Amino acid sequence: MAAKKLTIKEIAKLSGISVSTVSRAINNHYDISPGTKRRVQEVIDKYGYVPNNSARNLKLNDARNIAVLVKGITNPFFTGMLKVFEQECTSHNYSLVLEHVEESQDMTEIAALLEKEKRLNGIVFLGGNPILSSERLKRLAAPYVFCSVAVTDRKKFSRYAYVSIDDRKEAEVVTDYLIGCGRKRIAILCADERDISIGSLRLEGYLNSLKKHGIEADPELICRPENVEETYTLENGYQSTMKLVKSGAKFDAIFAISDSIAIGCLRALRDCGIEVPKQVSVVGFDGLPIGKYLVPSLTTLKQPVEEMAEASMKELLAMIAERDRKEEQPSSENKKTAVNIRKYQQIFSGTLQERESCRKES
Amino acid sequence: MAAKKLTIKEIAKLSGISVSTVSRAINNHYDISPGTKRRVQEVIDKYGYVPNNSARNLKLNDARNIAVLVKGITNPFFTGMLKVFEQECTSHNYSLVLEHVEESQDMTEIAALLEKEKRLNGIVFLGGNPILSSERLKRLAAPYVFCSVAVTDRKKFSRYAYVSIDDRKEAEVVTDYLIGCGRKRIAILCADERDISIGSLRLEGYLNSLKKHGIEADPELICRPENVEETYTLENGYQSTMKLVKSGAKFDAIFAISDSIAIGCLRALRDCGIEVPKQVSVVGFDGLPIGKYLVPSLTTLKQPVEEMAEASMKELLAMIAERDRKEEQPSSENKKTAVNIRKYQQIFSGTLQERESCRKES
DNA sequence: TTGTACGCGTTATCAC
DNA sequence: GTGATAACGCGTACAA
Repeated sequence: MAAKKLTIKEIAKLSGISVSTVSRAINNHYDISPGTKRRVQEVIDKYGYVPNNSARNLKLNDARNIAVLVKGITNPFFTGMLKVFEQECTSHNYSLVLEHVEESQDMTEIAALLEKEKRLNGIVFLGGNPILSSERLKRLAAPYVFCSVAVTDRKKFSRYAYVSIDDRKEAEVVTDYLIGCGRKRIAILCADERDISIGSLRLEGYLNSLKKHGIEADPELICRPENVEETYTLENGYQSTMKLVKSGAKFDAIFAISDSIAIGCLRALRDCGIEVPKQVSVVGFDGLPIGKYLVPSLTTLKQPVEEMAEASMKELLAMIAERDRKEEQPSSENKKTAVNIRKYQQIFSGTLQERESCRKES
Repeated sequence: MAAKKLTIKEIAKLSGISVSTVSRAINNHYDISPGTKRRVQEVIDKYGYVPNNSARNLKLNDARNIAVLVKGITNPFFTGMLKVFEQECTSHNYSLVLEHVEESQDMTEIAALLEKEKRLNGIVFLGGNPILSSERLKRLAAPYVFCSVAVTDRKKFSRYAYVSIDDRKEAEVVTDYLIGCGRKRIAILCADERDISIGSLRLEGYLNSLKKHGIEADPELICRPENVEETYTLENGYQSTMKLVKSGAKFDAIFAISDSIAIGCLRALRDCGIEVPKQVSVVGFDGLPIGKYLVPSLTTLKQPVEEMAEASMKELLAMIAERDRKEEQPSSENKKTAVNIRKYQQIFSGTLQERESCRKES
C-alpha cells in the first residue's frame, strides 16, 4: 500500500536489470538488445513509470523549456499566437513556460531571471515595446526571438532575430486607403504620447500618408487616450471616440490603431447617432477574426498571426539547434557571440480587408 | 572570458564561505549572521547568480509547478481566466505550465504524464467535458481542481473539487427571461448531439424552462452544428443561424449557448435582413466584455470569470498546503486519501445582463 | 554560527 | 550487450 516512489532504481530492481540498462532502454540507445528493451518496457508500462524531469535536467543540463514572455496577455491579438506556440513546443518536446509581464516591467529583466531559474532553451518576447536593455540581452545565454515587438529602428534591432510587420508602412497603407476612398478629415485613435512602440509607428505611418497626399495633419484629429490603463482595449476606443465627438471636431473617417479600439469606436459612434460608414468610415488594425462578424463588419489590416507565430518558433528552434551543434564541437571562436548569430529577421506583410465599415464613394 | 557556470560552489569560493552557508543565506535561514548573509548577497548580486531549479527540485522533490490543462485555448472565455491563473501562480512563487489539450484528447491522461514528468504541485482542469477516467484521477498524486467543467452529475463529482456555474439553472434563467419578454418561439443554438458537457446542460435548462411555461419544445428550433469542428465559435453561430433561417421555421428569439455563437448569429440575422431585436431577440451566454460594445449590444448571462479563476486557484493552493502539512506529520491515516479531501465545491451565480439585443415588449 | 559529507534520480563513462 | 560508478547542483543532518 505504501506508495513507494517509482524511480529508475525501482524499475531496475523489479525487472532484474541494472539501472544503466534501464536508462538505455528508456532513451532508445543503440546498444541494447531488443529483448531486454522489451522486458524493461513491460515493467515500465505495468507500473506507469515516468522519469523524473528534474533529475534528468540536472544531469543533462537541459530542461527543454521555452518561455513566452507576453505583455498584455488578454489582448485577443495574442491569443491566436499562443496556441501556435503551445503546439510547436509540444510537438518538439519542449515545455511552454508562460509568463505574463506587467506593462511597467522590463521583459529582459524577467527573462534573465527566468533563464537561469528554468534553464531556458529559448525565449519568445511577444509584444511590448523595444526598450531593451541591450546589456542584459547580451548576457542571455539562450537564443531569443522578438515577435510582434515594434521594430522602431532596424539598426537597433540588427543584432536580434525578430518577426513582425512593418507597422509604419501598413498604417500608411490604411491611411492611403481611406484617402483613396475620398476621406479628407481622418482622425486617428492612437496611443499615449509616451508610447514608443507600435503605437508611435502606426501614428507615423498615418502622418506620412497625409503628408504624401498633401493633407495637413490636424492635431484635433489625433486622439490619445487619457487616464486609460491599457491602450489597446474596447473601453479606450469608446472613450477616445466620445471625446473626439464631443470636441466638435469635424471628421469623415477614423483610423483605430487596433481592432479592439475600433470596436469600441463603432459603439461610441452609434451612441452619438453617427452612422458608419455613411457619415464616418472606420478602419481597424490587426484583423481579429471577429471583425468579419461585426455589424457593420470591420475594414481592417490583417496581420498573419499564425504565420508569424510559426515563423518565430521555427526560427527559435533553428537557433537552439544551431547552438547545440556549436557546443558539441567547440571551435576556436567564442561561443557567446555565436548564440544569436543567425539574425533571422522577417517582416510579414499585412492585407487590407475591405468590409462594410468603410465606404468607397467619395 | 570563459563563461564559467555559476553554481553555489562558485559563489562559495568567491565569497570565501562554505556552500552550506551560502545556501542558508539564499534560503533565509534563521541561523545565519546578518554579516555573512550580506556578504553572500553582495557576491550573488555582483555575479548575477540564480540557483539551478532542476537541482533544487531534485533535492526538495518540489518543482513548484502548477499545470493548467485547457481545452480550447482560443476560446476568449478562458483568456480572462488565464491571466488570473498566471498572476496567482507568480505571486505564490509557482510556475505556470500551460498545456493545450486537443478536443479528442483525454485530459486525465495528459495530466498523469505531466504530473510525473514535471512533478506538478497542482493541476487545474479548465473547460472540457466530464468524461473522467476516475481510475486515472485516483492515481494522481497532486491536488487538482476542475474549473468551468460541466458538472453534469453532482454525485459523480462529489469526490472532486470544482468551481463552476450551474449551467442548467442559468440556461433556464435565460430562457425564462426570453419568455418573460413575451417570446414564444425560442430557438436555441446548441452543441452537437454527442455533447455531454456544458452544451447538453444548457440545452436541458432551456427545455426545463419551456416545460415549466407549458411551451412545447419544437425540434425545428433546436439547432445543432453540422460539420463544424468547434462548437463555441463565431463561424458556427453564423452557419447554424443561416440554416435555421433557411429552414423556414418561425421564431421570435434565439438563445445562443455562448457569446461567440451569439455574435455569429447576429451577423447572420443581419445578412438575412432580420432585425434584432425588432423581429428576433438574441441572448448569449458567458458575458464576454465585447458584448457591451456590439451593435446591438448583447444581452447575455455573465459568468464571473475572474472570481471563478481566483476561487479555483485559492482552493488549489489550499489543497497543496494541506497536503504538505499532512506529509510533514504523517499520521496513521493513509496519505493518498487525504490528498483531495477538502472537496471544495463552489457554484457561482451568473448575472443576466440586459442589453439591446432583446426587446422586452411582448 | 559555520563547515563537512551525503543523497536526491538520472545519464555517461568506463570496465567487463 | 550489460553492470558499476561518478557526476550534475543543491539542501540539510550532523559535526565542530
